[in-house]
Amino acid sequence: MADTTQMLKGILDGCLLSIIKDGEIYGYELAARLESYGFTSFSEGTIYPLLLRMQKEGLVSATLRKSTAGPKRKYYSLTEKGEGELESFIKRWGQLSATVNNVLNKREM
Amino acid sequence: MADTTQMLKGILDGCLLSIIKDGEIYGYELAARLESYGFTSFSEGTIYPLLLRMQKEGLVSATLRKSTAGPKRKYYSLTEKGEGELESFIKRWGQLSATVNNVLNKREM
DNA sequence: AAATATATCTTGCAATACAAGATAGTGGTG
DNA sequence: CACCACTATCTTGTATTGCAAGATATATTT
Repeated sequence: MADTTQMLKGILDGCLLSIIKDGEIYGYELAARLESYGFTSFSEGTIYPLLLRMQKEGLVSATLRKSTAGPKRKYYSLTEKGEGELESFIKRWGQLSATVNNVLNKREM
Repeated sequence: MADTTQMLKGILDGCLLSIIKDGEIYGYELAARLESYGFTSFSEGTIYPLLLRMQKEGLVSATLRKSTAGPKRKYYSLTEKGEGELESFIKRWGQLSATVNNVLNKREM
């Protein structure tokens, strides 16, 4: 215990989906965007495998484009399935966070 | 993805600590209490190993007491270290949930 | 005796965040 | 040209943790 890393499990993918929904974006830029929302920086070992996994699951689609500086960028966008998954995530997150707050504030149901 | 199980990682222990802080309680009862806050029921394979782990880390202490019906109950209470960890968890949770909501509602910082 | 409810523990599995390292292209500096 | 820095992605291996399944033990009820 005692670090944030375990708490990210299962919520990071939902956050990525939510950002990708705003428009095509590639991994490197995504990492920066996450920080702008308050996350402390992620390593590539976290983000790239997650994106590949989501692509394999058909939640996002990817197209390669030339970069002005560096190797090709892999732009991701949301599939229909991905939108559904995002909706589902938002519900699960709302439910979970409400429940945790119930526990912390001792509000029974 | 697509289930709640991964999202519980790293927050379940904080929830247990929060409930134990309210007063001595044993595992079996804890499971029921969690449900009263809105969690869907946990298996023993989830709760007991977690309690043992927290005991080993010195976050909770345990004493055995006779039960009116069944084998001895193992009552847990919070140690000083456990109280500190609970405080730390509450901060981490507050920060994380705020950040996730930032992402979902597209509020940059 | 047998079944039921209470109560805890153990073993093994699956999912996932992350560190560390490899690879590659582009531009600038000495 | 050689070297470095920045951009950009991928791969391998590790640690943590929730959970299913099964074992064990006691008390009450049928």
